[in-house]
Amino acid sequence: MPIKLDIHHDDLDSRARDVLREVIVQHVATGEAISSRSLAKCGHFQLSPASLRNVMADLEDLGYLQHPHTSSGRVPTDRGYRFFIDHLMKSRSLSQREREVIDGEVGHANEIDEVLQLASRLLSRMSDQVGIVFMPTLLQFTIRSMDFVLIAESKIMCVIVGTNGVVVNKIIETRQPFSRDETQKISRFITAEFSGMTLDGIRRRLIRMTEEERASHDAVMQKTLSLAIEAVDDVNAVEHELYVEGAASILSKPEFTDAIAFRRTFLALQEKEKLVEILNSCLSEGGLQILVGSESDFTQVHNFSIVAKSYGSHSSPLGIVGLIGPTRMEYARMAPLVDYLGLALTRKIEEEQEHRQ
Amino acid sequence: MPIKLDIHHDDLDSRARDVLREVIVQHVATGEAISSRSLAKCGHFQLSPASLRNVMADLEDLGYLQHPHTSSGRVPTDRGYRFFIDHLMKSRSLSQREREVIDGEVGHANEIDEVLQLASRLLSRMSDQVGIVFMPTLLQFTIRSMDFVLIAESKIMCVIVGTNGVVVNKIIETRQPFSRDETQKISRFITAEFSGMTLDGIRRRLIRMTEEERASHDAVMQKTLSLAIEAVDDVNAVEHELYVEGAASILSKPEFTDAIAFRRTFLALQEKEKLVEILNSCLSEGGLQILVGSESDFTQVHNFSIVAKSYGSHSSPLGIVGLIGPTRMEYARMAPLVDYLGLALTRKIEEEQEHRQ
DNA sequence: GTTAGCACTCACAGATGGAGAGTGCCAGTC
DNA sequence: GACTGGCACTCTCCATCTGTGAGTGCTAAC
Repeated sequence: MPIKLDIHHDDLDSRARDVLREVIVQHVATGEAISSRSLAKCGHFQLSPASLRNVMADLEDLGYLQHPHTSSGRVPTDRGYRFFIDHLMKSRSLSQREREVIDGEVGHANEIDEVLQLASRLLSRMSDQVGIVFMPTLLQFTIRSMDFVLIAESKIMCVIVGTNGVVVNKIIETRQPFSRDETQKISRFITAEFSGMTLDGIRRRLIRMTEEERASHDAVMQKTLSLAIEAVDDVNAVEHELYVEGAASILSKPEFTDAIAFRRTFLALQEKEKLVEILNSCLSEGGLQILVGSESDFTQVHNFSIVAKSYGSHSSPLGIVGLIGPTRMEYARMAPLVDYLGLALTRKIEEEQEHRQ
Repeated sequence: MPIKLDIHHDDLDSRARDVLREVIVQHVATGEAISSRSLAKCGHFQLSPASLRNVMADLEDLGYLQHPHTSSGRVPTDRGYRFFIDHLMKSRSLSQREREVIDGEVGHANEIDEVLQLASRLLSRMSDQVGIVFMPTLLQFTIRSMDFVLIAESKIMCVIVGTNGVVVNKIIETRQPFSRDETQKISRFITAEFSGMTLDGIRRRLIRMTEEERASHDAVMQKTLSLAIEAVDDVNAVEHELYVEGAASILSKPEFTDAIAFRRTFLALQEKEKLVEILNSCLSEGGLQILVGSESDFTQVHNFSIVAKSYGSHSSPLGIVGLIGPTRMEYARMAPLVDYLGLALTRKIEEEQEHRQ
């Protein structure tokens, strides 16, 4: 029996589509395999179970459904979900209430870290899935100011404010001692000199200046430059920020009552590098993306989907917001949720930016 | 059959003690209920299983052991563990290697947040339990400096350095706009004026000064004072910091392969208020403390123990470091581990302090 | 094209039954 | 009097069996 895997979706007539949609909707709602009989009973079809069985058998041949075992109902495959998401899903847009909650929470926070952490929590709570928010490294980041605060004689906190409102701070250990007067002067000088440039650009320019300065024996300037270089390097060394919240929520999903499955999933979520890799690849795509099951090679765990959206300006997105949950999730609700949260974050960041001009 | 529950531990003769100790040691090692036969086989006793059964039956009457069911070996009760910890345990001190690891990691970190987070991770890793580090609010905290960094016109980051090396920073939204020159001047003024005082004291003095100043119409001074008050209030509003790391490690404990038990435990760990409450009560005690099972009323989950120790100066401890794991844990190893980590943190903080003088 | 009917398959839940591990107790030994 | 061997008893655990219910696939009739 040759299975036609290269079949185009046009081959699905409207009845087959309706059946596929209904199977997915029911399966998402109940978690059970769907039988011909329960389809017939739902009322959408004026057909007997037997006829529906035929349609379902066709859908199975096409790879959209599958049989856990001979005498069991059908369950969607990843391919089935994919088709559903691309062609059948009717996104249920957010309620006024939900929007207000998101706007309120996002508007409320201050520092960028806070916003991101809050967003991931919010997402996890509203979706009852695992919420993730990701912000990659900061090399392309243009700065508005760079201040140095004396913590101890040779320990200085560097506070960098980006033109996009991001605030990063990092404590650095210096070789030479500094006084409060010095750090304040350096703050003014560096901010005046480098504001508007990217960290990358600043770094290059600093190195050039250091070389030029070497001859001059201007001790103050040399001290200033070496401090600034240290600061930029240290900030760059800060890895991406990744917030993963609500791992506990997958506990309540029936597919993970099995302790071993759960354990594996949980550990996979800990393994942040992989996650970062996947999210990074989403970053370049832009827009709302849904990765179903095995489409993302999320380690070891194949029955997971990722719904993700980039936030920040269109041209250069700042990061990714999204959620991870079992393949069997309510995409129609998750998609608009993630989408809206992405927009809210973008808006928040733009506001900050204007506020600063 | 009257059960004597008010029996003093002196009533345990040396043989009974040996048996109790061996039961606990074996049970901790294997997780199984311990039979008379396996005790006899271990070689510590020149007794037959039958005799050991008699001893064990006595220990059961006294409430130190219990029977899961008629035909099963014995398992220690909380009371049994308590007795073990207080009178029988031979702490196994840390190896040179372990000390080095702790000293290295703790010495390496910079900011206090970093140190604490790191400590909780380290603890979790070394103990294979859940590591917790807790730092309560900062009211009694004497400061060394207080700096203000301009983030945007009416948004300022306040960086407070404590005499104990703790660095806290907080972004505040101000009513009036500030310039970088202003914030730098204010930093110098406030630091000069208030260094060495507690946040609480600073707050009171600021309020007094504001009242005195009201008449003078000194706009600059009024602006300065109101900014400082806002900063102090905001920093105070920062809740306790609580780091909980390694929740995944309880996954590997055999007592939690059961999904429901695991779920309950996991959720209990999320419930941070309760944890904070327990830790706060440990704080006042000082020294190394072990709470066995139901001794701490850790929500819903009774088969958990907490090993905790305060760190920071003797007179006014800064916080609590500790671990949470199943009652059936290797107390003899956990106790010195937590103890040493507490010492290391204390030492680190004292170093910082000296470094600043 | 649709449907009713029937044989077939498979998972699931409950019942059964034997093996193994332990205990408690009693009677005998040193 | 303390210790031990022996034995009956209990309880868990595991594997096996069986019946039931849900579901399918196929075929023949409408």
